[in-house]
Amino acid sequence: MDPKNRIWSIISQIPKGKVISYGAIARLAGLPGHARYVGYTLKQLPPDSSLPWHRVINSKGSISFKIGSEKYRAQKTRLKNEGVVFSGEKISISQYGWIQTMRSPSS
DNA sequence: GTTGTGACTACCA
DNA sequence: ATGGTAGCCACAA
Repeated sequence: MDPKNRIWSIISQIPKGKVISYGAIARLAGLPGHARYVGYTLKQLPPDSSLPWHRVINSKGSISFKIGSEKYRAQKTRLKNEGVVFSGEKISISQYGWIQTMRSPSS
């Protein structure tokens, strides 16, 4: 199976109302270190795709688009529609289903 | 082959 | 906490 399909498959399995990071997807797809490839793959998605691409965010817990851009707002709106809670521009940690990639939350 | 770019991450000051 | 920097890797010109 193509890496692309694995990526799409994983994204399609993200539970509603949860989010995951690019790096985590890459790892789950068996492609550690290919976070950017995940982003590149999503970029090629047709706008009418049923894939929940909006549940994919970066390791900082925020949307990777430029703040205020059309895409940024579109993604944020979709997430909010699913009940994802935002703390400013970032997403609450409680929304992270499978994420294990983050820096130590300690301190 | 080389260069530039990006829906990324991890360090370090 | 925040910003800069350096790895990272696939892809397009």
